[in-house]
Amino acid sequence: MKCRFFLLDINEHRSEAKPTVRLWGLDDAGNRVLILSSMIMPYFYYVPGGQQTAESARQRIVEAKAKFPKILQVEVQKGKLLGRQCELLRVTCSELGVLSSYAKAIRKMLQGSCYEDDLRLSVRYLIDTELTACGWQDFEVQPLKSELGEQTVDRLFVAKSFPSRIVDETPPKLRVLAFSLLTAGERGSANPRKDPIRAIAVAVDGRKAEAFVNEGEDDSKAISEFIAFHNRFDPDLVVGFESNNSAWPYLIQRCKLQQVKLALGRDGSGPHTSLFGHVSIAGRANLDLSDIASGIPEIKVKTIQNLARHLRVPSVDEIETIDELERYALWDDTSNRKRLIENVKSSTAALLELAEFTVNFPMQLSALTGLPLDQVLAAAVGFRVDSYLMKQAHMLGELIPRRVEQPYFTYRGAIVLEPETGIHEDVVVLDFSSMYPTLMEKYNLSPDTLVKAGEKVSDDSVFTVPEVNHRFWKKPDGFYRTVLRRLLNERGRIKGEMAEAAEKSTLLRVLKERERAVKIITNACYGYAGWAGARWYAKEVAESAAAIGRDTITRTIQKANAVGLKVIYGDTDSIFVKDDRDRVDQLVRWVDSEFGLEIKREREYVRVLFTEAMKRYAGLLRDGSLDIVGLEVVRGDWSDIARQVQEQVLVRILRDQSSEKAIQDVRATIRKIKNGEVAMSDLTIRKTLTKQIEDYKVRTPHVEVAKLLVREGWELGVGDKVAYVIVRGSGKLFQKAKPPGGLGPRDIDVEYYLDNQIKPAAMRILERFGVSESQLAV
DNA sequence: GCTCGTTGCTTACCT
DNA sequence: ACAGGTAAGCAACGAGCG
Repeated sequence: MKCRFFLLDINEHRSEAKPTVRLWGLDDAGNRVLILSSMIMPYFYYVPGGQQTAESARQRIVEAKAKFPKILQVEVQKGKLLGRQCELLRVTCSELGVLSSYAKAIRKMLQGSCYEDDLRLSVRYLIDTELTACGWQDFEVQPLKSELGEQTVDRLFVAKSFPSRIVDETPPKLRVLAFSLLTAGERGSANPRKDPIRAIAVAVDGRKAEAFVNEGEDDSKAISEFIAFHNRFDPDLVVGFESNNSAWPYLIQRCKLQQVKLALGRDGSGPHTSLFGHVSIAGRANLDLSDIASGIPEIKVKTIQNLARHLRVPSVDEIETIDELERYALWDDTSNRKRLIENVKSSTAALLELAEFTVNFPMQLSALTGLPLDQVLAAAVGFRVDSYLMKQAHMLGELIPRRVEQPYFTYRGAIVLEPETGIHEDVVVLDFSSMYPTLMEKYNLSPDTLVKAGEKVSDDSVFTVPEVNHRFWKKPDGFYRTVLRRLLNERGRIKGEMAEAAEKSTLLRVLKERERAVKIITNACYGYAGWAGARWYAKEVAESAAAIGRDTITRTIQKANAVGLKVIYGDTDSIFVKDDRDRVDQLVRWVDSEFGLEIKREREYVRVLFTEAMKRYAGLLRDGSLDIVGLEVVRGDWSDIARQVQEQVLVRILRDQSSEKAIQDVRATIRKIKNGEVAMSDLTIRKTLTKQIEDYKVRTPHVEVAKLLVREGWELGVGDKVAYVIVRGSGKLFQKAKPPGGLGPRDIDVEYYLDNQIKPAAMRILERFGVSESQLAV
């Protein structure tokens, strides 16, 4: 029989007779389905080295079969290794575990090299069958009587065919469960070894959020209630915030201690830490929405509230932010417990709402890259590209190289122009569309088309990159060219479909996220090529793209000047010119005919201000809004009060064109600070720990405060933001930095905030208008 | 032992 | 743990001074 199937999760199982892939998902009737497939056996490739032929290598392996009892088959095949045709052996084994050891042994015995022995069976299956994660496909299946015991699916099948893809982008209705833990430790961070879970909040569609509360020392009842609720609801998606590094490890540890079986998987297994440091639950997708927030640079402090605010999910606005440092005190005071519990319930309800808003993007990214939903959100950009390229390589008959430790080389990057400082009216930004991927595609920049240095080739068969002199074959199409062409076409295709789709339709929402996913992968290919961790690392490719980019922008600037356009600034793939429609049009046409590239009018500034620095400017757009780039306003490591004051100044300067009003505003703020009328939250400065505390060579405010917090029992690690204020006193700045908790505006160092926050932020702008610092005195 | 200019560590931004 | 280019603050260092 046939099963139309949407894939949610995939894993492999070793205990069964044959290596088996488990495909978890839904059918088109909304049943939860598990399909077992043993149709692909583990295998790897061997490419003979030296004089050896594939056939002679095959014989030697077969002769040595005593050493390789788990080999099922050795076949001679043709394949491609970085574009070069070669003969190779496909070595199929009966067990997963032997792949790398056999590959190693064969390499030792015969020289040559092995490929794809590093792929897990689930990855193997996804790649070979072109299965779409988070997408629909048809399977020929046979029903199976349940032999799995605890699994909780509605339908259990054995696959009788490979999947055949259905073009349907709309996901099925999924059951989503949001959860959060409430924990509190008497001193510092809650410690799962001694501090019980105080409450577990859950939220699912169609009911009010609830919490399983534990007021004593034994949280096993609350945990069991949570497990029962979870399994009764049987979610497809489990969402949390910071759950991968906080809630899940805590819960797992508590369960170990309390000897509660945390059987949340659809096969009865517990959550476990997986590939990208995320937590995986068999048969479901566990999503940590803080990963969504991390992908949005405008959100400086990654919280549920800030994510909601950014996405304009209004109901979340009323949720109180409770500082972790105050939590125990609130819990300890029983009159406040209810407030805490209500708080965690409402944030959990908010999480559920946010999941609705945000899940389409990771789903599309999953469908595109082939990484299962839970992995794709946790995986860094480089691994997403890696996964996408692996799928593409297989379709093109290319062997997939292994990730190797290799020396890393930097190279010269893009050009940034010194801006014409001051105010300019009527400025338009001209951007090259997808410059780097377009150049890579156009000039066939790819590891497999790179001509070895010193190799003699005819000049017209290759393209020679200006300045760096790398050469690339004009023919045939390289791997990156093929892949980028597909991506660029796909994006065009989606845009076409979007134009057809009904406004506010589900389809349009899905297409929008699909387009975003394609764009992200496309634009990451350049950086990926220059990343030493990439399977298809080729410094020359990235270096060449950058060099051609420099050449292109430089010549465009020359042409702009030649046609009488005044160039005010430029960075990498953009130039800012004083607007002149006809001349801009002329330049656009020239870029098209000279380079075959598209340059487009993008932002139009009524008025734009450049400070003396590159990458820092602010402009007034036609709709009256400000576009602020690089300045303190958009930096997360300045106090809010300094950012606010600078934004006010920019509004006064750009919109009202009045430095006098700006001065008045700054003075008003200075007065407020002096009077202690500015809230601590506006004075707080935050910086990220980018390494282990012990590894710092210099004493800085945020590291000193981090050390202090660690001494108090707080757990702080890489990636955490440290909040501090500067208090009155003597000595170095790092000696005056303190955690804001328990301090008031009277404790702060007013001089510091005026001299090192307010005035520099304001003067950065005002000094361009002849205002001196003394004019800010009150 | 102090001041002052320089160097280098550090973070966060831009494209 | 996609790239390089850039600004900016502050600690650390070392030279020069007395």
